[in-house]
Amino acid sequence: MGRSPCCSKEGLNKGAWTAREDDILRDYITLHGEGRWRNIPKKAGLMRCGKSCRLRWLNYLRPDIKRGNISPDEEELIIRLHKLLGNRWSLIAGRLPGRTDNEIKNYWNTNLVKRVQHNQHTTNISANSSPNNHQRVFKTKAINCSKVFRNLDSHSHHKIQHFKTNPDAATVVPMDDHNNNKTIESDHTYSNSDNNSSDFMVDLINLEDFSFSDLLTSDFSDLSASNSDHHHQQHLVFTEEMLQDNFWTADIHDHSASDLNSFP
DNA sequence: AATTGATGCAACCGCTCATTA
DNA sequence: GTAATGAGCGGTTGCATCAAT
Repeated sequence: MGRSPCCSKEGLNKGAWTAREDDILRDYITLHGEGRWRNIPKKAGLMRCGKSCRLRWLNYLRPDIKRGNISPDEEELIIRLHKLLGNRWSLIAGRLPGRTDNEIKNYWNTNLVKRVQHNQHTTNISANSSPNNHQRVFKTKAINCSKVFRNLDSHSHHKIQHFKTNPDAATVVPMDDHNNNKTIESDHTYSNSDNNSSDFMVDLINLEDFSFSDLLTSDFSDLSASNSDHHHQQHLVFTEEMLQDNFWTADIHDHSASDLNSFP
């Protein structure tokens, strides 16, 4: 089933927004609120696509947006969250008040990816010598199958188990094959190059001890509160211990679930 | 001063999911 | 149950700016 375009693109402005367009959009949304993006251009008198209006508002015009000057602490948090969540920028942005997914994505691609790749290289060297059994977490591109866990017990031929996050229970559950209560498994042979693929988010996490959704559902409201209490002072959602290099890369066994629950 | 290449970022595009009729 | 629509997400593109030559 195809989709009709979100709007007729004929005669629409494209490219950078002008200050006047910003004013019109800001005034309209201030007056009428967000939503109904498709109708906004017509009602506000903008020669823009509704999608474009939404993007402009969310990434630039929203009053609560912080722009630029990403602090070292925020940087650290982005790196940690990316390790956990992969390229799910909106989720990551949701943990950084005032930051947008687009900004974080750009910041990652321009500033952090090189550094992380370098660090990952050095980490891989030490990780390869570790005899511990872990399940590695892969971010796949599939939507309904948000995670694939690779059992590292076996050697050259692995069973891939597909999981999805359960929005109700605070757990990650096996993804059933259309309610047949059968966990989907697929065979896949890994080559060494898989370890180097940037398409996968690989992390050393034992799922028995770790709940993603605790992290994902945390609204970090205390963070916002503390920000307003202390002008321009960053209060972040992790402890000094969590900021240590080896906290997240170390065996999760070393950190009980209560450690993660200690997120403010 | 002019040119070229690299970089950063705003914006666009195409896709999927959720909702509604 | 199905199709249409609205909204959101992540990848990619293209332009503006800056640095190096």
